[in-house]
Amino acid sequence: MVEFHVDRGSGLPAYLQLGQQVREALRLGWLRPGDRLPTVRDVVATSGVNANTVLKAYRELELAGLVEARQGSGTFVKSSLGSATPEDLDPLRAKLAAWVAEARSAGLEDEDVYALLREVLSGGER
Amino acid sequence: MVEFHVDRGSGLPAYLQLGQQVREALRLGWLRPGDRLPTVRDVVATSGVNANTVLKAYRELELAGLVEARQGSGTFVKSSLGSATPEDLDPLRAKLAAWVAEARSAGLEDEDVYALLREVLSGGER
DNA sequence: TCTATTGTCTTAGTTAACTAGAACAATCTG
DNA sequence: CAGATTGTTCTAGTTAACTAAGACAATAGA
Repeated sequence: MVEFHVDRGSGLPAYLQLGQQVREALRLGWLRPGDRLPTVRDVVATSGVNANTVLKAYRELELAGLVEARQGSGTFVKSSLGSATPEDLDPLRAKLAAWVAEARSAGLEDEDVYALLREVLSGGER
Repeated sequence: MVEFHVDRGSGLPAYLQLGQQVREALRLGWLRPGDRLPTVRDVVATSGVNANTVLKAYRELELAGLVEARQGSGTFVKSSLGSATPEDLDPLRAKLAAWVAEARSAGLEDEDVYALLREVLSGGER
């Protein structure tokens, strides 16, 4: 079961935060096809956002073909995201963890790490 | 000189995008103390956002102590961000680029890479 | 001093995000 | 079947983000 946590005042709309967290869970394999998402009322109770906001997030995921809502029973993962298998992912995660450890010992903060990755991924363009 | 590019419809407010881009440029050393930011009117002309929105972004950066606005001459970088020196940064960037190349050849998309980094940085917690 | 440049402020209005509370509809479970 | 659970819809309202256009104020440079 996925746990949502909505950061009020981060500037990012709540329904986008919810959608991102589902997509991220799909990419990392935490959610797989057939899994059930928390009910709308669950999310309302745990995250404090309104039911309409949760519904908006779920509806966008449904429009993207990622989940399927079944009235009376819940919202279920329909399709996966990300092209990597866990077998590919695990060694890459280990290598990345080693690099992160090195970066941190060089004094880099998390934000520095993110900035560096964005730079590398975008090909160093400005 | 930094070039801003505001993505309308990304959900993230424009003034936050501007602020993030300045902070990122500071972390990567693209902006250094003494450098001048684009003028408010420049940003208006190139990015299409309103002057008040640019002003809001610059004012937040000023409140954070990162820049200093001088009426009549411009807005200047006051302080730097990030604790790493370029000498530390360069080898780390090279290693990260190698890892990214490996990840991509394993079929990972950019979003997969971001998700993996977030997971590693947060310590694997759920 | 004069002029252009730059940051700043004011006022007014629009739009999207979000809240609030209630009700309805389909499904599952006992 | 009966009751609980779940997704869904509705109406109304609030708030923050953003737009628009103009004017003012301080500084730099000729």
